[in-house]
Amino acid sequence: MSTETREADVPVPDGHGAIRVAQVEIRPSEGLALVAGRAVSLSVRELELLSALALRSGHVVARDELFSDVWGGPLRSGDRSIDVYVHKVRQKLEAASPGWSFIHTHIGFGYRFSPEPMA
Amino acid sequence: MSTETREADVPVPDGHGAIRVAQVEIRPSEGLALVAGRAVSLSVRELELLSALALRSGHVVARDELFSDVWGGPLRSGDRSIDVYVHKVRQKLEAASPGWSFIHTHIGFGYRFSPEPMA
DNA sequence: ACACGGCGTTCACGGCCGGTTCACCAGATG
DNA sequence: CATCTGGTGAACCGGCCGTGAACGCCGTGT
Repeated sequence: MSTETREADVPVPDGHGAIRVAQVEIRPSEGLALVAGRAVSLSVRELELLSALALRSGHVVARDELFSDVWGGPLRSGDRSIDVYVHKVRQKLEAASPGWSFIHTHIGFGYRFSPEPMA
Repeated sequence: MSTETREADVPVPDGHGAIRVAQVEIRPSEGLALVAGRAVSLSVRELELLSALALRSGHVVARDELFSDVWGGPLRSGDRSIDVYVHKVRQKLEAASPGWSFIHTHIGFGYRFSPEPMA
């Protein structure tokens, strides 16, 4: 079985429930993420958000889909929680791996996780 | 190219029951730990706690798991023994190696042992 | 027997963190 | 230009944890 790479990066389940994409490793069961070898401490929500995005690495995840994945309910209009948390996670990831961007905005659609060097 | 995970430090059993992680060496049989060459004397509980954490260096150990490892029973709600002992061990380790932090808190999860320079 | 000191536990107070919401701004849209 | 969507800093509150101190237990020395 050759896990060939047709997408730039594909999430890799490693048998311990961890998610690996490029230089990012996420261990949901431990509340821990590793970026470029550095431990990034994330809160529960932050980690759930990152996991939801990373599991669909390379694909755009709609805002309402993302919300129901992480918060477990329908997205009420006016709720900005997603924006705030995307911002928090971006900050921490980019702090751990300067010069790289991880979460990309697709206006009107949602967000896409994909580690890329900054423009 | 082996995509191995770069774990900062891995505990090393050395055949004498001692545990080594980076600049820390733990000798359970002697009730003694060496940090950056300095001897740190620890009580029985303190040493068991440190060992339990160091054996899983780099991984987050859940509070209840930690408690059952060291105290040998289920963690009763309201019991703060863990917090107190983490504090004691932190004090001693950081006193022996200023500018370094060893035990990291992951709120809602537990603690992670990993020698890192202070932020 | 008594005093002392180390150890483990428990208590109480306060600080800091995490989750939510609000307010304001910038860029995109039409 | 008028409007909408998302970026970002900050206030607010409740809960988790850090931390100093008191308490009781037990072994030791006098």
